[in-house]
Amino acid sequence: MKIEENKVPKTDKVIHFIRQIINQDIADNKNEGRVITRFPPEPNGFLHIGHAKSICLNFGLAQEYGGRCHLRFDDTNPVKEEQKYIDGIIEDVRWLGFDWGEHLYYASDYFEKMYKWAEILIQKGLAFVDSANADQIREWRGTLTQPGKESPDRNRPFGENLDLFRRMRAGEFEDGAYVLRAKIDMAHPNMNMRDPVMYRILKAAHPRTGEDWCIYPMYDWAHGLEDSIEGITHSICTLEFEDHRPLYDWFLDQLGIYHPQQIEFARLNLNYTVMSKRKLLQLVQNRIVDGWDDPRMPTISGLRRRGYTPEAIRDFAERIGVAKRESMVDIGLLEHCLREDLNKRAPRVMGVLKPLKITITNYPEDQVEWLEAVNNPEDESAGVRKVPFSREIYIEQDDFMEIPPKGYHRLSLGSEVRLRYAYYITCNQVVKDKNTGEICELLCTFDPESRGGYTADGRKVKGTIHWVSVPHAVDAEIRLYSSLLIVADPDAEKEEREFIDYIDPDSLQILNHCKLEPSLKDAPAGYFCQFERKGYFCVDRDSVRCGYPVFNRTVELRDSWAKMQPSNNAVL
RNA sequence: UGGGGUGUGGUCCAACGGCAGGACACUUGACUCUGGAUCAAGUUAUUGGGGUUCGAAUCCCUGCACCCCAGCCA
Repeated sequence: MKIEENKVPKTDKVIHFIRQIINQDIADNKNEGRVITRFPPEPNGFLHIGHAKSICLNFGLAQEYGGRCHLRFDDTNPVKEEQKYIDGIIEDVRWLGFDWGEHLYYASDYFEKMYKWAEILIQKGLAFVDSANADQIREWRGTLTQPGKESPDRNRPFGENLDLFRRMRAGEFEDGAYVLRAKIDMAHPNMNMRDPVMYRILKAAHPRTGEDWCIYPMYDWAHGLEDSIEGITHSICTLEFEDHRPLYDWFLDQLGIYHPQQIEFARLNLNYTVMSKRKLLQLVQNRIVDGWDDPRMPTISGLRRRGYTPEAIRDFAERIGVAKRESMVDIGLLEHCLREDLNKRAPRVMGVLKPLKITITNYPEDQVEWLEAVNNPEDESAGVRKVPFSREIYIEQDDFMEIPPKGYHRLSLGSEVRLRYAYYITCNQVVKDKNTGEICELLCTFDPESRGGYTADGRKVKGTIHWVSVPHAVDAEIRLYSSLLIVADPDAEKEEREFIDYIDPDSLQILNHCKLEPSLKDAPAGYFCQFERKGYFCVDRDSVRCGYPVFNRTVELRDSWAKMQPSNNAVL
C-alpha cells in the first residue's frame, strides 16, 4: 500500500529509514497504526551519549507518532547488575527530558512467564537440557566456516528434559551443570542458530528478585518475549543484533505469540572520546578520571556536570541522523549544538581566568561606579545588571601584549582599548618583576568622556576586553577541560596500542584565584553562564564543599583570533 | 574460504530512474561595545569495472574495501 500523507505526522525532520518503515506500517495499518517503542538498558553501567541517541530515537518516535515508549531494564544477568545503575539510568533518562509514564518495566518481572514458555518449547520438542560444559558447547558449536556437531543430550526424551529443567529451577544443580538449549540446527550458517543457550544456572542474588531464581534467561530468548509481552511494535536496537534477528523471530514464531519487528541502526561513535562501557569503566577504575560523572566523560552524568543541556543533546541526536552505516561523528557538532543552545540562554558575566592587574592612575582613589551591563544580547528579557568599576581592575593576561603582532586588537603599550560597559583606557607603563622580568602590573589612564563605552566624538576603538574590579572581585576555581584522547580514533591508529596510551594527561587544568564579578558570589551548583569572550561555564557541585565558587568550563567560545595564531594550531 | 551488513564532499545525513541537497567543519567578505552571535558568498562527494535506459548514486552483473558473528554477556 502506498503511504498516505495524511496518516503520518508532518515534520521538517529527515525521514530516515526507521521513520519510513513506521510510515509504511501505518499506511498498511499494521498494529492498527500504533507505535510502541522501548529503551531497554541493562543496569550494568551508566548511560553515555551513545545511549542518548537511542533514547532520543525511541522516545522521540513515540512522541512523533502519538505512541509511547517504555523504559525497561533488561536485568537478566544478576552477576553484573546493580540497583545503583538502575537509579542512575532513571535519573539520566528523566534529565534528558523523557517520560515513560507508568511504563517502567523490568525483564525480571516476566521471569515466570518466560519460564512457562520455555516449558512449552520443551514440550514441543524444540528445547532440551544439555549437560555439556561451556568448553564442550564451544567446541561443538563449530566455526564460522565449519558446521557444529549436535550435543549427545540433544535427543533426550522430552519428559526427562522437563524434569531436569524443573530441577534446574528448583536449585538442585550447581552453576554450569546444565543449560537449556533451543533445538534448531547445528549446521546453520548463522552461528546464533546453532542450538543457542536459553537458560543458565546462576546462583546469584538479583537486585530485584533476590534469591527467587537460580536460572536466568539469555538475551536472545528473553528479549523478544519482553517485547512481545509489552506489545512493542518497533523493537529498535543496534547493528550487532542484526545476526540475532532470525533467532528473535524464531522464538516468537515457535511460540505463536505477538511478534514485534526488530529494526537495527548504527550506534553512535564520537571522535576524541571513548564510548564502550568497558573502556569507560577502565577510566574510572584506573582513576584517570574522577568518576562516572567526571566532566570529561561522555556519560550523561558527566555531560550534565560539565554543563551540557538536555536540549543540546536532543538537538544533536536529531542532527546526526539515523542510518545503518557505521560512522564517526565529529565532536564539533555536539559542541555546536551546545553553543547554539547556550548562546540563547546563558546570562553574560565577566570573569578573568588569568588575572593581570591594572591601576588606572587618573581614576579617583576611593571612587566606585556601578555601571550597567547587558545580561544577554540575544535575549532582551534577560535585562541588565550593575557591575562595579574602580581604580584597580583585573584584565586577562592574554589581553595585553607589550609588542603586539599584526592584527592584535587588544591592549598594548600606548594603545587604547575599551573596557566592556566601562571606559576607554590607554596603557602607559608596564611594571615588571625585577627578578623574573614577568609583567606584574599595568599603569593606564582612562578617558572620563567614554563612560559606558562610548565617546561623543564617535571614535572607533577596535578592541573590547572584559575586566573585574579588584576590591569587588570574587575568587574562584575554574576547571578547564579538553579531550581525553589525543587522537581522533585510537582504533584507527597504525600502532597496536591500547586506547589508554592515547589519553591526554593534561585534559584537566585547574585555575585558582580567578577573578569574577561580584554577582557570581553565591551562584548555586548547576548555575550556567557565559564568561564574555571566554566561553560557557557552570558551577560545579564542589562549590559547596570548597566554600568558594568552582566553575567548570562547559565549552569555549569559537575563537577566530586564536585560530589565526600559528602557535595555537598544535593545541587544536 | 560460512553467514549477516555497509560504501555519497574533511565529518554526519538526504536524494528511492529525472538539475547530487542540508548540517557541521573550512575559506572569504559584511556587521559588531564579546575576535562571540548574526548575515552573505565560496571550496570540496556518489567504491572500481561492465550492462539496462533518452536518462543511473538509485536497477542488473562482477570486483574491491570496511564492520559484525564462533559468551552459560547484552
